[in-house]
Amino acid sequence: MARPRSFDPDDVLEVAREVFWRKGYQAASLDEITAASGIAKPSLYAAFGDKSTLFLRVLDRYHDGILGWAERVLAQPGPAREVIRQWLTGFVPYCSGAKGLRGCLSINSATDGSLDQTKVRNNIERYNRRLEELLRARLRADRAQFKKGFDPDLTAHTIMVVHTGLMTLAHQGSDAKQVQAVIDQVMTLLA
Amino acid sequence: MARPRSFDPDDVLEVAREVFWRKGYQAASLDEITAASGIAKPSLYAAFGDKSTLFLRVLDRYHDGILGWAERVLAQPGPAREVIRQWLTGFVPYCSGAKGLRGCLSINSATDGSLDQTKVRNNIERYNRRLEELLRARLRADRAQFKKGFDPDLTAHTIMVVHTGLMTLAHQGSDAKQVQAVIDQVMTLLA
DNA sequence: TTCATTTAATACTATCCAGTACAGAATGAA
DNA sequence: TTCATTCTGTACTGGATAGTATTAAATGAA
Repeated sequence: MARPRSFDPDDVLEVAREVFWRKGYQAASLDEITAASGIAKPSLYAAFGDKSTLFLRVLDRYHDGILGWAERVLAQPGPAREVIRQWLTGFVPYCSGAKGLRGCLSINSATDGSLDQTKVRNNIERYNRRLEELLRARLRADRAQFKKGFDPDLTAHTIMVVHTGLMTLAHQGSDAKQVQAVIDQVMTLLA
Repeated sequence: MARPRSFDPDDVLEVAREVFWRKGYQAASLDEITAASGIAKPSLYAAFGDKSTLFLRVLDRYHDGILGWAERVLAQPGPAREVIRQWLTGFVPYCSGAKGLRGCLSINSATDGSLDQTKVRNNIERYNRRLEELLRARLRADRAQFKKGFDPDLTAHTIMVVHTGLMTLAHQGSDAKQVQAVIDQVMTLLA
């Protein structure tokens, strides 16, 4: 009963994610996003609202993707150390070499001073909390496998710190083997 | 023989650093910097050139400050582990609580996609290289104190990763005690 | 076919901001 | 005092860009 949409919103969100990721929130222009996605600005506004709302949608999708994958990997059977090593190792292609240069969309947004907006900050904080919670739960579950005095909560946080550091330093172009070596060294803390 | 400058360039660089740090390169407007420093735009341009040149000056000063302090701390006598722990601990006030919310100017700039400019990237890379080199040299010097198989180069890099992670996560407001606990746990790798 | 409704495309507005032209003020030298 | 020189302040220009008004097009229902 009305004119149908001529584009797939998911496609546009994917294009938008690439532009936001590459340029950052500020420097990403809506003109660039509309040009790359092939739709016109009024369509973009009708479908997603203004720039910051669009960005929140993109960021949500990004977070959901990573969290979903983390849940799957960390739910696998086996020693916590090996499962977590596998999870961290999965990031190596994304935090080394040419592909790593763009870093992590979430971290890039968190360090962007222009994004003081409460919604973005809350979004990122919740994402980090959830990720850390997954690690903590896995470490607690396997507590018996570790030395006396092992602190699963602290260790989960340390892993988050290392993960964040790796994704941040990726901007300057990291070597995959070195990244893997750091992961392996940190995994020795899980003993 | 000519009209003298009515402002101290160092004061202006300090004001500019605050604005760049708080807002990010893009979002920091020269109008804000001139307003906060009390000088007019033509004076700013005459003294420092355009926005990106000014930013490079600010970034250089920032890096020099941190490197100078790292050199002093790491040159102290004593076991490498304790000296490095002291160095990392020195960052705690800057990566926790309200003061930590702004993160690290260098990291914030590195994750800003709009700053693909070669000069900024080179600047940051050199800073990171120098910092890591200081750690590596100290660990190599104390090599004898560590277990067989200890890898000073890898460990220096791991410490850089942890340092970067802590300064990045500071944006979401970290607890000083937890930061200290992470540092202490990571220092157990130096054995 | 006709109409109500939603989408699409063009073109516009308003705003913000980096960078500058220009005129006036402050200094030391002659 | 006079002049050359450098700095300062106001006010401007040009360009980029977020967001929108308006008109045309596409659809299903009556």
